[in-house]
Amino acid sequence: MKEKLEEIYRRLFDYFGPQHWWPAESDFEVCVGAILTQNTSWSNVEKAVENLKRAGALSPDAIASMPQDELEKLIKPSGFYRQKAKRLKEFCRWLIDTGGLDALREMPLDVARNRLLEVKGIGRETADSILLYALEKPIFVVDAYTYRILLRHNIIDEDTDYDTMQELFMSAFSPDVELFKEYHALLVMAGKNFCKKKPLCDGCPLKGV
DNA sequence: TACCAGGAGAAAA
DNA sequence: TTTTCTCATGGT
Repeated sequence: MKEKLEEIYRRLFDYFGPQHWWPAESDFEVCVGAILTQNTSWSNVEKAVENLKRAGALSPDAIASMPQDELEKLIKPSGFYRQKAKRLKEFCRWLIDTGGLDALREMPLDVARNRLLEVKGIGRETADSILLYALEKPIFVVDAYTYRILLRHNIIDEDTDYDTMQELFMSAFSPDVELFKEYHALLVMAGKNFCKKKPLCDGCPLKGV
């Protein structure tokens, strides 16, 4: 198992090169992007984030104090805009009460994770994305691409859940923030370019794994 | 036109 | 407890 996951990483890294994720200008922007990208293409998230920047609203205080209908208009391109506006406001209020990202960063990984998961609208993938990319904590982010790629290469069966997949990676590698960042980013690249629902296995760097 | 995208929570069974 | 439904814009 360990060898297989190492082989996949090596092949993806050789093919795509380093990704240097997450694409954002600040830790807080990572959090906003993580919520907005829920079941949504990244290009739509970029439009919403750009709207927030132009409005000078890319801060916890601005989002927490903004009328919800105004926030909805700004993030509309990212889809699910009514529930995402609620989730953003909920997260920002919570973040302010908690003492900001720096306070969260001081907490042990499992404590910070459980705190995040208590916030409505923050599920496992969103929490782990924030922990890894905004707080630099060594946790592996699993997503739909991870599932699809592992399934396609017969590493898991179709009813494997999030925690099991995460544990596969976490037990195969020693905790390494940079490795976990790159690996997840590379899996997304592989998923976008090759292992879609209609897979383009032609030319896929993972062919034969 | 139908399908899909870097999920999560509530409702139903 | 597990499965199903809902949320919604924009690109292909």
